[in-house]
Amino acid sequence: MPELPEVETVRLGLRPVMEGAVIDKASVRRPDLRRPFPPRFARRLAGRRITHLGRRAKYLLAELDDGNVLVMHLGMSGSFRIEAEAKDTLPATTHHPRGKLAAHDHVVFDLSSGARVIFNDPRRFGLMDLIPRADLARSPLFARMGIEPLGNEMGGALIAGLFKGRAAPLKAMLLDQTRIAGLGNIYVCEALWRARLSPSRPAGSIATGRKTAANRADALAAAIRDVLGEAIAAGGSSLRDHRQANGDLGYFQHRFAVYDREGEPCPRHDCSGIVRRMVQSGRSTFYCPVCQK
DNA sequence: CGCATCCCCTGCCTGC
DNA sequence: TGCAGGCAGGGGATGC
Repeated sequence: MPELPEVETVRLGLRPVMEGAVIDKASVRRPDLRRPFPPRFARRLAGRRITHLGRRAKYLLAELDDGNVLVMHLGMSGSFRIEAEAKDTLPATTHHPRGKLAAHDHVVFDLSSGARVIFNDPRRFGLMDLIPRADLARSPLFARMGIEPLGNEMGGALIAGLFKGRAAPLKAMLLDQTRIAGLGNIYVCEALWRARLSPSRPAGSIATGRKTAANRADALAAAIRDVLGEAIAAGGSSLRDHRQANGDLGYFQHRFAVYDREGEPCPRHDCSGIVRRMVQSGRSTFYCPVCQK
């Protein structure tokens, strides 16, 4: 499912029921997701208060009152749903019947707020871990992670520096989480279209030349920032299974310019191109061969 | 080191 | 209707 906007949407939805709540009980229904749960995972969560629910790139970070951080990644197909207790005042807007667990419900948190939060992940590419807050930045998951694309340091100069001298296609560089962290296949395609840049162009080529180079890097930085911001405002993109935590669908998918639109006309007003699909690094790239150079 | 390929897993859609 | 094949929003391991 999720790239940064979907993870942020999930965070905003979970925050009201998770922040400040105590995990009365946690349970895991299988030994692993992409990798095993850490030792005594469920027991170590029981009784802990969640002091803050944050995000880094595509990771959700639930800070606990014992100094640990519950790290959660949704992988390709992970999702959370919230079920309110009958006594609770939360609206019954979830799309799944209250009370019974479904296939692929792997983790259940029963919270003092009265809510039950359930993690479902059919493909099991997600992961959960428990890491001391003081070690988080140095831990393997985060040590080499790139910059936040919505952070203050993001800009044309920074992208130009990150990509300078690189021969790999721009698309591949943008998916590389050790440079910019949080973009995935959809938003890379959309950002490249907005910046009028070809996915095949050598990444370093946006940082060479004279004034046009700065323009390209600036345009790309702005496109990334804009598309992510707009997608978050729209509640993310719902292709198959992404929903906001209240069960509502995101709706940014209606505003895709190129993603999954092979054969359709390029939506740019002054362009007569037809959206094409190609495969790069084993993944589909959608682009307009006419206006993306 | 940089880059490409393959793999993990399940579900859904297409075409035969 | 069934079945095979391809594809999917992520990321890590491997090999050249």
